[in-house]
Amino acid sequence: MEDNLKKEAAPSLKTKNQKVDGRRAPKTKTKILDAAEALFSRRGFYGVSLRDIAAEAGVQLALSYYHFGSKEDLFGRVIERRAEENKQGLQASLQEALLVKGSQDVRRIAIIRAFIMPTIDKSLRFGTGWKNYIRLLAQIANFAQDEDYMAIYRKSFDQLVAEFVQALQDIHPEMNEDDVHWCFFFLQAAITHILVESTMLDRQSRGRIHASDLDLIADKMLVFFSAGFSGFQRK
Amino acid sequence: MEDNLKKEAAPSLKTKNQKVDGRRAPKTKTKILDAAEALFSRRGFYGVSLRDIAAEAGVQLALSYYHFGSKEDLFGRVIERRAEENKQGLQASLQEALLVKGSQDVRRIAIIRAFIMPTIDKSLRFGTGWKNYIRLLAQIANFAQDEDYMAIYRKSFDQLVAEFVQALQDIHPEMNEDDVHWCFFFLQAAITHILVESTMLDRQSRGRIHASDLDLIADKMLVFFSAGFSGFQRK
DNA sequence: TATTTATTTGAACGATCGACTAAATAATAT
DNA sequence: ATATTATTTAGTCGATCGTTCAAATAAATA
Repeated sequence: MEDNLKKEAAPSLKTKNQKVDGRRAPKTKTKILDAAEALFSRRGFYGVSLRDIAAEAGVQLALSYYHFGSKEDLFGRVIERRAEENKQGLQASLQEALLVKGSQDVRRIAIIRAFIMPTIDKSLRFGTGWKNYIRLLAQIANFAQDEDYMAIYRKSFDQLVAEFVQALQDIHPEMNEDDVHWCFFFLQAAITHILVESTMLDRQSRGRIHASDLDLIADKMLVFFSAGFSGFQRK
Repeated sequence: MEDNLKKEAAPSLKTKNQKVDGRRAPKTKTKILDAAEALFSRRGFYGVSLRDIAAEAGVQLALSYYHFGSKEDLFGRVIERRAEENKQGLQASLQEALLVKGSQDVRRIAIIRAFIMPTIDKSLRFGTGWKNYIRLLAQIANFAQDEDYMAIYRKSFDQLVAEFVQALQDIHPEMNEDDVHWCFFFLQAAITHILVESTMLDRQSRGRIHASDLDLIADKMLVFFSAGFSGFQRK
């Protein structure tokens, strides 16, 4: 389906798998990861068999074991694959937002935007692979609180959240520190939920609103969640 | 674990299972439903086997088949069991909120409270059964968008949402109708996510905030989401 | 080229899954 | 009491699960 992020962290001068027209056929590892990502994001860890994944990827069952080991290992690798790029994208976005000058409102909106836009962008504009990945992250946020690879991922993500919370705290010295946490928590909850369940709004508004238009979602979220923060200001 | 909602919709004058001390041992059906509810809410449909459920319930495996048929049927029954009471609780709560007089702010907060409090109450104060049920609902909101019993549940729930949206619309005639939908959507997303992931905030705030205190969550949510609505007012 | 290494194939393994049944037992009705 | 129905028991069925391996093939190295 999709293809490489970094042309594979591998032995430096391979000419393996080179096609004459310059297009390189997806490697087996990538095919398996893409298939696993797509299926796990829709049906969860237990709802997908390695045979499903192999079939979706169009490869032999045993190749999953050869390249990744156990099913849990494969799941972990799916998470890992895009984790660093995702995190760095959010951090870069935050740094950019910190440069914004203006009123408290303007700077707050910049930071909120910096938090939600990279995720929405990836889900909307970086291809099906990223779309599946974002949905997978959102879905497993609810699940698997005990798994160890999730513990690693969460630790890294929690640190990222701390940076955003700190940025908001800096803008709002008048706000109770706990309240900043609450506000960001609500923002996180909403964005997480929205990315897995974008059809809900379509249905509930009887088709008048199309939540698949994530750009519109972003606009509305900025208005709503920025205003939400201001609910705590006058305290 | 838990026990009956309605003393069982059954043949009217049974003395079956009556204990001398007046306490009635949980019936097999209830034990299976409770166990299924608890396990499904934690690990999802595919992550739980009928043998897990039977073991957790302390009954024979075949009893699940005898009382409920297939695994999917059992899952549907778990959803069904508390659905009507849950819905009616929310509707009653809304009716009560509609009686509140006062400013636009006061009435808006009353309706938002009417939406979140019954769910929080059940999760917090109605015992582990309800707590598991609420988490199950929140979890499968992300999942199983195609399953047929979910279609039924969703249709019923969507109608409930429509009633709340209408109530908010009535209070806010100056607001764009779509924007009311957006606001409520964000509220829904947050409450759904919060109910499955109440440990997140604990971790991210490094223990200073205890999200298990759902009453405090409710307070903060009212402030935040009511203010969120007001972000759209001046349009 | 010959040799070594990397990958793929095809098939199995034991375990566990959901589903089902016949017989035993308990509860209720006559 | 007897007959009838409801429930429970203990086990089996074929299918599918994750995992593994020896052999075949492709690729890289010498």
